[in-house]
Amino acid sequence: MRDVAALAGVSLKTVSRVVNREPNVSAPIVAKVTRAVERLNYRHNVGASNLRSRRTGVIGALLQDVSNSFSAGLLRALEDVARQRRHVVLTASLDEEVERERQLVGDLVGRRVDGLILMPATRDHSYLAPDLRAGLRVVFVDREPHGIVTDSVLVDNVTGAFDATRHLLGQGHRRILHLGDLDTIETAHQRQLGYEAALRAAGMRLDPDLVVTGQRTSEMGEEALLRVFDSPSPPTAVFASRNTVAIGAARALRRLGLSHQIALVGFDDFPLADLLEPGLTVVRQDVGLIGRMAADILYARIDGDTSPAERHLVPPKLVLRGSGEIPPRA
Amino acid sequence: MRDVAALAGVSLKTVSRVVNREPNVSAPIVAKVTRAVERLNYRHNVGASNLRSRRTGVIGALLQDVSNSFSAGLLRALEDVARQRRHVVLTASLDEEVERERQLVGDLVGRRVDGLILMPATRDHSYLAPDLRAGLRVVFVDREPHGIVTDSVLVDNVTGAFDATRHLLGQGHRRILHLGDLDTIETAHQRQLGYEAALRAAGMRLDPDLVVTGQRTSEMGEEALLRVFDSPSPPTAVFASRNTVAIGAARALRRLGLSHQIALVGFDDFPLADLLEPGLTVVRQDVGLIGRMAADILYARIDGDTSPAERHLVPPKLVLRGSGEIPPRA
DNA sequence: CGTGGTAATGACACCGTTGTCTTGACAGAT
DNA sequence: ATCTGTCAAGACAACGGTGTCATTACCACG
Repeated sequence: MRDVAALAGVSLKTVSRVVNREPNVSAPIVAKVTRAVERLNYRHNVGASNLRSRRTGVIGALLQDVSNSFSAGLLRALEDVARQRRHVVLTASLDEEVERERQLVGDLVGRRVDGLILMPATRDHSYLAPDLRAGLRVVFVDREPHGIVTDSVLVDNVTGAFDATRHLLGQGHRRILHLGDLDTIETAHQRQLGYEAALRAAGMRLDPDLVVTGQRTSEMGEEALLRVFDSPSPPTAVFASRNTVAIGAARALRRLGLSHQIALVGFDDFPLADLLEPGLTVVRQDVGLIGRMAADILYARIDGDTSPAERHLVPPKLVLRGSGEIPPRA
Repeated sequence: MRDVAALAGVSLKTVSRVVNREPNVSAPIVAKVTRAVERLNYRHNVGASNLRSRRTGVIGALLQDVSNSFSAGLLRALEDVARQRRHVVLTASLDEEVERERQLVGDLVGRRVDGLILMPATRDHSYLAPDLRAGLRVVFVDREPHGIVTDSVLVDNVTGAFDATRHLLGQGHRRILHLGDLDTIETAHQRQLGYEAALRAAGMRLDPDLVVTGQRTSEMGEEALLRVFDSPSPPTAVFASRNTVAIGAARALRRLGLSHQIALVGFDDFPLADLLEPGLTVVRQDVGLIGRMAADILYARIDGDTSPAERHLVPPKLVLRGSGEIPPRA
């Protein structure tokens, strides 16, 4: 910048003004500086600028796994909102690891991100309190904040699971397998609750043999289903509480040749779910909407909105495609 | 930091040493400083640190669309390599937009990323030359650099498309539709070349009616296929040169009730391709490997490797799942 | 006991910008 | 002709750290 100033014959501050497109610089000087910038291939040092001006134009996004369509879709929505402000997104995957969350939050705070979108792996977020007091803006996504008060955008998991289960019950199913994720994961727990509530509402009792939790990957889901079906009285329907697990379940049913005999409903839509045979009935969460809401709320805070933190619930939607409409076997 | 130093009764520099875990600080002082850091909720300002030390611990990744499984998988692989160094990844989606590439590259360079992974939207990259001379490290992914010399990790698209087409020819197909992406996109062009080469190798001539380019989304692919099949002598096989387009093609065949009559091979694997009915035969590119290679090369450069830039070709692999093994109708 | 080497700490300038304040010039009002 | 206000430009001191070098203390060695 010093060189640019020298070449253009102006002061440092004037170059700064031109680079930042500030008003009140005469046209000939703007031209001279611009020319000097180009001649010297000057690249404005955003980091130094941030140091002085106290904002970075970066938002952080800590998601579970950017290669999963849910996180990836969310990230994309965040990015689109950020881009309108010429902001940029710093992402990382947490993989449900508690330590990694702590470390990455620390890293991003150290980098002075203007705001943070967090899909937490932990269930106690009080460690964020000092940073919140210091002005950090955080919006939780998909999972509730615990031990602190901050904005959140959540899917109504209980209702979604309730609807899915009720839908299966409505077809006459009485033995419905629930393939759940780790019960320590809040959303998984809520889906479990929704499943149970639907059974109760239908006057049924929970059969513990029909609940298998701790399923994370499609491989695990596949094996779990195969195990359960290797029994004298297998279920007639399956509710898989996660996209990867639903995929595993579909794969298992396929291997068993039961795709058209056993009903299957998944939580969380994904590309191609409609192309399976039969099409996979799912509870869909609108990722694009969730991401946009979270980003909008974050930017409202950055812009100075100091209203009380809110909990925004996005309703999920049951999408019927065939697999969930298979009646129980006679 | 000043406060921490005061509370611990040491100099600024000593706090800096402790925070950065530098050697040659006595244990009691480390303890004192650490305690002061915690008492004051001190957060090290990474930006200020970068300013002096001239590296940021950030790598940039400009991909086409982080919500597409290809870009998302790549991003995830990059992130995993970066994390081992406690580095962080700044991402953005280019959506094949030339202007956005320019702008985002400028932004990331301004932010002084330590290195850049670029899946370019443009076909002339000479605009990067000044930055390269100034020390910027860039590794191209999926598409070749033009007008500059730098490392790249590419998929052998010509061979992949050649193999796919030859596979279909081997089943006896003679009328093979090629649904291609925008021909201006390098990879799409190469796949077109591979398709043509396979036809030539089989002693056949290219039928221009059987080549439809410019297909980007699954919707476009679906419609294009429907149009082509609405003719007196439709093709007996389809080669879709992109994952989204293959999905659209599969959807269209499904609508036409031809899923089991018309052969289909896609380029680019994606989750669930095996679960379609029939399973989708694809040319698979190993995204994880590509991402890891690109990141490893980038870090080798960052670590001072000054050997000549290399062009790394990753061979794609034909994965047979059924849809590509359907013989032509009698 | 003097010498040289190493470990632990601190002083200070500098990294590349921008916020704040000052100055000078000029236009319009009186 | 004087006063006031606005615009253009610059001087200077931060922003929050770290690289470099200097200093001191201590130890081993011949």
